[in-house]
Amino acid sequence: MVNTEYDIVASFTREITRVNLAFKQHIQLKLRQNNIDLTFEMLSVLSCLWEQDGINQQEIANITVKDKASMTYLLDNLTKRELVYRQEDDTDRRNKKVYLTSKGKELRVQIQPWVTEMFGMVGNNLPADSVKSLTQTLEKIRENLR
Amino acid sequence: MVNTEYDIVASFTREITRVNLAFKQHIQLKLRQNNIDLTFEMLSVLSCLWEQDGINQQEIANITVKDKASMTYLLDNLTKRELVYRQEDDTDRRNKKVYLTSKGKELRVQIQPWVTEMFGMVGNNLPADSVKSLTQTLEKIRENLR
DNA sequence: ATATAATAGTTTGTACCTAAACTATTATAT
DNA sequence: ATATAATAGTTTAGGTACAAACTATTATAT
Repeated sequence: MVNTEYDIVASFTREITRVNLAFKQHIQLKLRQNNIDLTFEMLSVLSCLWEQDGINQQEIANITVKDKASMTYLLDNLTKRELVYRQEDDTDRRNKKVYLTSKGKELRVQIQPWVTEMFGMVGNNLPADSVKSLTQTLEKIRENLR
Repeated sequence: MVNTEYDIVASFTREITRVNLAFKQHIQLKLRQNNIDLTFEMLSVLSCLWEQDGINQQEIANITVKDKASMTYLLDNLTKRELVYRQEDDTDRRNKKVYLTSKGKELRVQIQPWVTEMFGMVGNNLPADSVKSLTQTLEKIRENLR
């Protein structure tokens, strides 16, 4: 069987997609099992705010690797669920800062352990630091693509 | 600055998403610049057929890491563009085999070089075999998540 | 000072994702 | 043989992605 560079990279792109999907499905299963009406994407915005409450929409978009149009939509959905609210920035009225409601803060207690658990599973049976070096290699690859 | 396991894995998940996005954007730019009315996802189905014409929808879904409902949608779109057609399998009428039209075959000449070029960029300035071992590590991580 | 550029966010249109319920067909068990 | 399970594909509904055009606001250049 021939194993050309083309095939190697093709498998690589597929495997990236699969790992991405695995994270998503793992979390969505937890959410479904606990009857929590949230998607993976909404959760990634919430996680972001659990770390830094009150940042603006563009900052959330950068951190969560989404574009600002999606952010408008996602925040509308989170607002409907009364988990966040927007507030215009007085010092720069282009910005809208996003804050967690008390309901949004409370969810952290229930959900973050699942994320922590999932993240903990990642490094099993792998050499120490291998996730870190993996990430660095991925960064280089992304550089190569520009 | 603290660098907990949580943070390390969080960066990892983000970097995966970014690399995925980089592939997508690279290709979509090429398509746009050449006025080709195709999305990244449609192209991944086409690529699959360029390798193996006449496989069924579920097989395409497995290879392209999509689910069968998306496949129905994508193939409808490709059929509208007259690039593929479906044909019921006589030996098992549950299956629909998918074939390239001549137009779908011709596109390969124009598009595949762009993919090959992009795939070639991936390994730049990286040790030989590092993409391969990267893929293997990703496979292990995916195993860990089940 | 004022034209121009840059930035944040929204809207729109097209496309994609995915769980769940569904139809049709084939495989398996007893 | 026949009930049951498994499989392939479609449909539906709610949600997401993203380019392009848009408004509002702030920054920059001359």
